[in-house]
Amino acid sequence: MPQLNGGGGDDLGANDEMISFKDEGEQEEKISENVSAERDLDDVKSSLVNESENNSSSSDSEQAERRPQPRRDLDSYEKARDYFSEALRRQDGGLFKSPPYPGYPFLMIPDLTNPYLSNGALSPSARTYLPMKWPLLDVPGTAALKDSRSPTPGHLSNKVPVVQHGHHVHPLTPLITYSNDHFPPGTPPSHLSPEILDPKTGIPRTPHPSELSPYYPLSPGAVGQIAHPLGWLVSQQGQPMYSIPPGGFRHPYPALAMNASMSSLVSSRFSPHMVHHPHSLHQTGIPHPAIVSPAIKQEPSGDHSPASHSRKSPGPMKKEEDKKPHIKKPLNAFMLYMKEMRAKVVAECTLKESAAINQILGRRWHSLSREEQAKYYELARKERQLHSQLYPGWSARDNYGKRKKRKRDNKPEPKPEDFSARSKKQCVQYLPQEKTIDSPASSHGSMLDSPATPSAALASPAAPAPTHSEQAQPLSLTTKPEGRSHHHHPHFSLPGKPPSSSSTSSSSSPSSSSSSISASHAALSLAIGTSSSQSTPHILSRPIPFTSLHHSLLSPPSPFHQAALHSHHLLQTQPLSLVTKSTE
DNA sequence: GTACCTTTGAAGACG
DNA sequence: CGTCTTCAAAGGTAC
Repeated sequence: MPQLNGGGGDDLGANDEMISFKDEGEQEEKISENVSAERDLDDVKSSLVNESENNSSSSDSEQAERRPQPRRDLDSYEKARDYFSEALRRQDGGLFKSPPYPGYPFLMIPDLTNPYLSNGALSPSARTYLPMKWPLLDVPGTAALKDSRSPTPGHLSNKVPVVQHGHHVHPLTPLITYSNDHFPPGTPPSHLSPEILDPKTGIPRTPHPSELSPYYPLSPGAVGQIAHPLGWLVSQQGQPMYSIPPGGFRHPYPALAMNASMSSLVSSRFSPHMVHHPHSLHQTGIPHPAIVSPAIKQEPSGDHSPASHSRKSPGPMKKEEDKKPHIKKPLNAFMLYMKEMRAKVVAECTLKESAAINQILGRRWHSLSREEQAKYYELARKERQLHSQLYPGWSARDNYGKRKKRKRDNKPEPKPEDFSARSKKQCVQYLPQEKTIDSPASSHGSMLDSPATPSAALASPAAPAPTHSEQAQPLSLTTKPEGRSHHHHPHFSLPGKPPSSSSTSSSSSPSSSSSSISASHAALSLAIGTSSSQSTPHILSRPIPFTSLHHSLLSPPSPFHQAALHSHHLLQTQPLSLVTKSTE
């Protein structure tokens, strides 16, 4: 993680970025030429579609655009999502505004799989769209506490109609359901407590987070699946971020010691049974929830990247596996963002290659406003927190060596041509549109902007200067020459968004989704009790006083801190407003 | 069938 | 303490 040390390295970071971007720059610049104004991807979408694969979507997309149908195809899903995003966007700004989200008619509900368990994946295809309203947001903080039975407006009662069909998860549900593989998609847990069933529909429903006790104390029985804030996001992907694995969820996490806030998180991610079942002890005797039986552990072959498992040897290693189930690392802010946005980008660009998509996502990430990024940082932070709670003994090191080493480090300078070239073909045209690029500033990284405090960011409404300087970035797919250099230089990784610049409403596309996230996030915050909403309203849209940041920071370790630091440095070193490729 | 590619961020490892 | 490495997701591509 980026260290606070940023001090010395700011410039370097900039350089680094600069370098890498240089390569891109050429292409990007070209692209930018074509497009001067920032457009929504959506707008461009149609063109894009036509361009490449012209999936059916071109026309469909438009039509479907605002009218998501409960279909299973990704497309429709996307549409629904967009729709949702739109709705959220309108309300954007206030995470806690608690406006009713009128319209997100259909949400896709992902399978419940434990994101952290490699095996957890269910069939990716198993997605469900359920009609529903945006749950968390409409609930005022206090309201949240109300029992489901409490009188709630009729419409509200259905707010979270969701779900608990075996594979259905509340949209808000867990971004991360730390579930195990035991939950057969089609099979609702027998022990699903009645309480969760929706009285009206009879369908198992997830207690609204708000319904959970103050922040959802993990009461056995009572705890249902609380929607994870990002849950809905994830769902889009088709891959359940946190869906219940095909085996059904049987591992409860009783042993977990959690505070109220944690419980809320946990609850959100775990299906009731999880919580309820007493015997969560692993074979090893470790009372760790994460423990997954070997069988369970096996990731469904297709579902996950082969790499992660490739390493495991089938036979002999069993014992080890038993002992050490593969617990995945918690997703960081960017990963969360990727999960959410990938589908969208794919749809827009028609690119299929993840590498290319990721490049775009990286760009977009940089273009996100602080607030937007803050949401993800905050979520990531919570995820980590939850993860640590769930898997107290887990260490990132445990996963070391599980994946094959990558060679890239050694690889000769990558030429922007290869992979990127291909990608470009498909996306280049529209890339510019995605984010119009004005300056490569983005290279500096989102971190700069990253909200000093997530909470702060959240709290702050659209913030005075949403800044979207980054928007202008070119989305070119070119690879960076130094590829992973940033890795080596943590401080470089702070892209630092120029704090400012342009402004705006958050970038078109990202914002939309992010807004939704924010909502979810807000919900999460509520659930957890984080004061994010309360946090200082005044968040720096731009210059972030370092000291201020500290005050505002919820938790010390948060990335925001770092971000703040970095930004601080950047501010001093560079002109924030117009960061172009970093110049020293 | 699997490693690679690509992104950012987090955390461990190492000097 | 600073730097470097590994892994997290994802899915087409290449071997």
